[in-house]
Amino acid sequence: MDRKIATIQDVARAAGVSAATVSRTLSRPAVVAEATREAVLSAIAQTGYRVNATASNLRRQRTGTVIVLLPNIANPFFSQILAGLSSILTPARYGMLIADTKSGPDPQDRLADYLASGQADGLVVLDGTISPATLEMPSRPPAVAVCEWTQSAMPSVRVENDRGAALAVAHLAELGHRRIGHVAGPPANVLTRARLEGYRRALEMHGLPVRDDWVLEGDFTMASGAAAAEVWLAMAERPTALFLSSDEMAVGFIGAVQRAGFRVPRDVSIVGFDNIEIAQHLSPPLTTIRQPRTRLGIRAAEILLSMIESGTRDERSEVIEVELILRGSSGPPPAGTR
Amino acid sequence: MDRKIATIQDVARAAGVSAATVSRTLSRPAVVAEATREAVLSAIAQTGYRVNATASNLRRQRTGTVIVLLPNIANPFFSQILAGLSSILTPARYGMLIADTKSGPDPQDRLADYLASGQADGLVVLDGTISPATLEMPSRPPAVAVCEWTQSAMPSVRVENDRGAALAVAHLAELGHRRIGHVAGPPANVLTRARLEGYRRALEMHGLPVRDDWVLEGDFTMASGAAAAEVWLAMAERPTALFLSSDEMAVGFIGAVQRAGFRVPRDVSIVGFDNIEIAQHLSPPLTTIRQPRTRLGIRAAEILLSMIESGTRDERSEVIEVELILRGSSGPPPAGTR
DNA sequence: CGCTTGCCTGCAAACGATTACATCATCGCC
DNA sequence: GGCGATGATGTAATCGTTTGCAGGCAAGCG
Repeated sequence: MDRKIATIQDVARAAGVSAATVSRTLSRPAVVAEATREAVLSAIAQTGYRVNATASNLRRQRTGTVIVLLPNIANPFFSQILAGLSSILTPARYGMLIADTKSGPDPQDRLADYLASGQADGLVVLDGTISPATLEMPSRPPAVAVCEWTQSAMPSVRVENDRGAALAVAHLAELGHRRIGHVAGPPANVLTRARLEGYRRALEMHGLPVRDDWVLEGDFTMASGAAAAEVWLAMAERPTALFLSSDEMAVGFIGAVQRAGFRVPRDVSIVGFDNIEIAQHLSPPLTTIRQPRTRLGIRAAEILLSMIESGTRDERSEVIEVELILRGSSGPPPAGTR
Repeated sequence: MDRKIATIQDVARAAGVSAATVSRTLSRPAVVAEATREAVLSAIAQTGYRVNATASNLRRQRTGTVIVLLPNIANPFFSQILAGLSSILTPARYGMLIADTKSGPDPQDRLADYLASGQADGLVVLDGTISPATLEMPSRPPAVAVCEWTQSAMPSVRVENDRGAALAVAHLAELGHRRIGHVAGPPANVLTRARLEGYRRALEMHGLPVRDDWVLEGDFTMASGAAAAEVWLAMAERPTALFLSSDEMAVGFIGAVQRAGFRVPRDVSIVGFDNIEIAQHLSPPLTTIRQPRTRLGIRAAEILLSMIESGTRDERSEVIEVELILRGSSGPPPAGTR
């Protein structure tokens, strides 16, 4: 009988027990007698039975699915977090439903749909721009945010963005730079604000000039890094070093200034943020702030799972450490600029 | 009553009709009387009813979910395809269940689980190394592969890998190169074979030497590209140009030879494959073969959907065109090497 | 020997939707 | 006026599991 999938009834019949006993054998083996258990297990093996998750979920009022909200799947930054999430959720037999908040019609509505219809046991929010109101549904499942999130009381996992920025600035200051610029992320993003703040405070702490015209606006993409390079090239008084809020922007920036005939770090020092894989393969390799994205995903998944399984709303948030990775894109400032 | 989610029964009661009528109003509005329909719709709005997908799926013997098998979520190459898939599947109200075939215990078994328990209405295979046997389950749902796939009769969407390789070689040959090497992908991967074959045939067609020691083995990663560079650097008689089977490997290769003091394309010309975003931001920008990854995902999703909805096994495969993108990493060979 | 106590197991009722079939009213037509 | 056709709605079975409850049986105890 290869045609149809065996049901719990088929197994029960084969083992000469009731469906209830089969179910118990699977969920709480301890309560069924040894002999029965063996009979059931062999019947399962023989019939090739697999529990039908849909039926099980319906009965148990759960879904076995976690929704992951992100603004853009194609961004490698998020995919690393996804990998971390997956490494925890998959073994725990939870599926991940990826919801691209930017694609498709009416994403807000679709989201509400998912949440309200109990489509998911949990929610991971990677999109820093989702309106918190959307998430305040009466019957929202446990959720965890992977970014700072001030408005909502949702537990979160995040990195020390301000400290990362401070590390970058401190490193450049120690090298002797006194004119340190910054390329920020999109203004609406919470990460942007934290890193910008960290940058500003670190400059002050080192007694360095804080100049608004040395803070350029980007959007984390390579293209915006390249655009920032054009602005830098056109400046009358250029910073001798730049801290960029993402490695991707740093890649774009470095490529653009190199093509314009400048050398890194001889003419300008660069520090990125993220430590994406390519950072070490660039020439020069990129000095950056390591952000353990896989770990972010892992911790988020762990927190979410514990909330789901315990049924409690754990409000504990977690901050993950960052670290300066010293490579070749930062060096002493050009002579005569001190 | 914000506590619990309204069921179809609640709606029926509120509208003064039976549950069946509510269901019909939603699925086949034409068959219910105008007045009834309005009453039902207003009751739905009033109760905030959302159909419970789990129950619906159980009854209709479907899942509303498509499984996507991939070897590594964190790879930006795949995430672009995912974005394409998502842009079609999400509006069609199918969820994507991402299954990382490399993570977690016993991936093969987990996969079999998913398929056998009818967890999914469809399957997208992005992993070129999955054993076809695994996919030949008696009750496998419609599936589509996004790569060449010779063993199985599964429909597929793929790019002209051999032609891409030929384009790369032709370009280098036209520039005057006569010693053209190749860095291949992992041997088990079908893409590897197609590109390697295309490379070899193109060399022959141009009357150029085909030397096995000029074919290096990689695995598509930047690290393996850097490793290939070490091998190249140590060669007694070096190729003056290389075609690499992925842009990531090209990035690793270029970085490594640049750090060793070589210049691209002055000392060696490089052509990659994929046209990932970073290609244009490198210095020099990377000449490569464009592979429309988003479109691959879109077409795969469209084919899969049509198979699911029509219930037929559409065996049609589709080949998507590639294109040579001319940038700065390729140029004439060093003097005296012709 | 009778009664309590545990241990297993089966019965049957959910879970929430869909849909084949039955029912009933209405209408048109001869 | 009777009869079939048509259209709208309700009834109830069904999808495959899980689980509260109860029953049966054996052992232990007084």
